[in-house]
Formats: sequence, C-alpha cells, structure tokens
Amino acid sequence: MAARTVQLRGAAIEGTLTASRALLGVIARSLAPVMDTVTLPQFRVLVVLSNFGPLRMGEVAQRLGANQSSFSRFADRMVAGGLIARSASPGSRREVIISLTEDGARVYAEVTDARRREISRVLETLSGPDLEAVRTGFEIFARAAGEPSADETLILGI
Amino acid sequence: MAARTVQLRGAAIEGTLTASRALLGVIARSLAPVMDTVTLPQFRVLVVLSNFGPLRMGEVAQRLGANQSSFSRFADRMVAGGLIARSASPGSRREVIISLTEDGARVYAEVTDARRREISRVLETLSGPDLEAVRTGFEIFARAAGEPSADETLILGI
DNA sequence: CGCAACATATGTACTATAGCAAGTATGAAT
DNA sequence: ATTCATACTTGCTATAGTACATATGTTGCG
Repeated sequence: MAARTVQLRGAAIEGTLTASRALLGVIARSLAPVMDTVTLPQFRVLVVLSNFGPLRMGEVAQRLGANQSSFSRFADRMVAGGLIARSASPGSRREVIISLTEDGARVYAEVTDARRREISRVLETLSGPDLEAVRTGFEIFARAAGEPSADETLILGI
Repeated sequence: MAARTVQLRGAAIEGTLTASRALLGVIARSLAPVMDTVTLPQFRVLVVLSNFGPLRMGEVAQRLGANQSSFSRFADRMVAGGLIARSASPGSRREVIISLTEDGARVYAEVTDARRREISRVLETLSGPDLEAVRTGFEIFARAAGEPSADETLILGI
C-alpha cells in the first residue's frame, strides 16, 4: 500500500474517533432529558417496540438477552410507569403482547426528535460546501460500517 | 436561504443520523467484551480516572453527579473488584485519592483499543479518495459540534 | 485551645435489575 | 384423553446503585 494512503488512514482514524466523541455528545444530550422518566434498560424496550411494533413478552426478553422471569417483573414496572401495556394475543391465550402506550411512544419520539434537532443545530453553522463534505463523508462511512445489528446497539440501550 | 442549501442540510442530517447509528454500533461492540467485568456506571469511573488521573473521592463523586456517601460504597465495590485503589493524599490526611489499578487501566485500554481497531477495520475497506472524504467530513463535523463536555459523555457512561 | 468547616465513611432504606426454581394456564401431539 | 411442551407469572434471593442522616477523623481559624 502507498505510504500516502497509510498516512491518510491514520488521520481518518483519529478524525473518526474525534467525531465519534462529538456524536456521543449529541446522543447523550438527546437522551438526558428523559433519563428521569425511564432508566436506560427501560429505554431499550422502547427502542425495540418502536422498531418492531408490539411483540410477545418472550420475544422482547430474548432480544434483550434477559431471563423471561426477570423480564416479566421488569415489564411490571414499565406497565406501572405507563410506558407499555400488556394485552392478550389474538392467536394464543397463553401469549402476552406488549406494546408502547402513547406515553411510551412519546418518550421515544422525544429522544429521536432531540437527536435530529441537535444534529440540525450543529449543521446549521456550516456553509454549503462544508455541508456537502459532511454528508459525503458520513455516507461513505455509514455504508462501509454497515447498519449495526439491533443486538449491538442495544448493548448501550440506544 | 437558497433552496439548494436547505435540501443539502436535510440530506446531511439524515446522513449524520445514519452515521451516528453506525458509530454507536462501533462503540457498543467495543464495550461489550468488558461488560461482564464492569458495569456501565463503573466504567464511567474508569473514564474519569483515565482522563484526569488520580483524584479525590469527592472530586470523582462530583464529576459523576453522585452523592458523596453513595460514591464511597460505590468505590468499595470497585476496590473489591480490583479496578481502583484508595490511597492517602500527600497533602491532607482527610483526603482519599483513588486511582486506576493496572487491571482498571487495562479494562479501559481494552475498550479504547477495540474502538480504534473497529474503526480501522471499517476504514480499511475504503479507497484513497473515499478515505479523504471521510476524514474531511468528520473533521468538519467534529469542529462544528465541539468536544462534548465530560458531563455529557458520562451520561452514557462512555 | 476550641470550634467550625471539610472529607470521608457508616447506618439505614429503597428501587432497579436479574436469576433460579416452582407454579399456572394453555396449546400441541400422540 | 393424557402427556409433554410452551408462555408467562410468582416466590425467593442476591447485587448494584442511590440517597439521607449521622458519625468519625482532619484541617484551619479566631
């Protein structure tokens, strides 16, 4: 490999690390306001239900890597908090479906909206060419990195 | 503002959101292996001590936004886990300094190294011009976003 | 010295998370 | 129909995190 490319790669890695810190700041700021309403593990459930729609208890437990019995009581708390609702499954009477309540959906939306707003606020300061550079760079990186699996992002609860 | 710039901004926001998800995947993957050794709150302490060096108990408690008395027992657990060590302050006998043990430093390094490796692995797949585009875009974004405050990134424990 | 301010630790208590074992109700299979 | 598997809940237990009030030791100051 050419020496120039190696150098470039080093600079790109450092730049990516710096940007990753900046993006973490964005994510953290968007998450902070709801952290007194939900815990991070609870937010994970909101993420799952937002992405996949209503699911069986066991299904969610599995996605979170949690014990079913643990999750049952975990769900109790979220139901008590008004974030999710249990309902009977139309298919089988032994299945219990959980879904977001309006409040739960609102909490999730609050975070994603805040994230979009935060990013927008940052990009607002940029000129046209800089904007274009950011868009291009991020798109290339995202394509190369690929979408993280649901399991992966859930590690952090986001 | 020109219509073209508005459009550009929208595309840049979406690109940034996608990249932020990709980066979250990177971060989550790098964090996962140590999550059976330390909890996320405990990892926050490792981050603080790595960034600032040995600190007084109260200093760390404050940075984490924790009650001093809570933090005392929290520290007990981390000492028991061999991640940090208490030591007498040279300046004052009522102060207690905590610092990373070798194990604690290793856990932190494991995560940051993994992060660097992950990013490097992604960038490896890119051609010279793409690399350059990524570096430029990320640098511009990072400069515009600014370094997140320590408090902010600690929300997520990172 | 004596007392206030400070730094940390302890007593106590509560919530969240989490797992194992056992129980209950339902569905499926022979 | 009886038996086995599935889906969920509950009893019990343990640990982590957190806070408030209080105790202990230390420092600085009048």
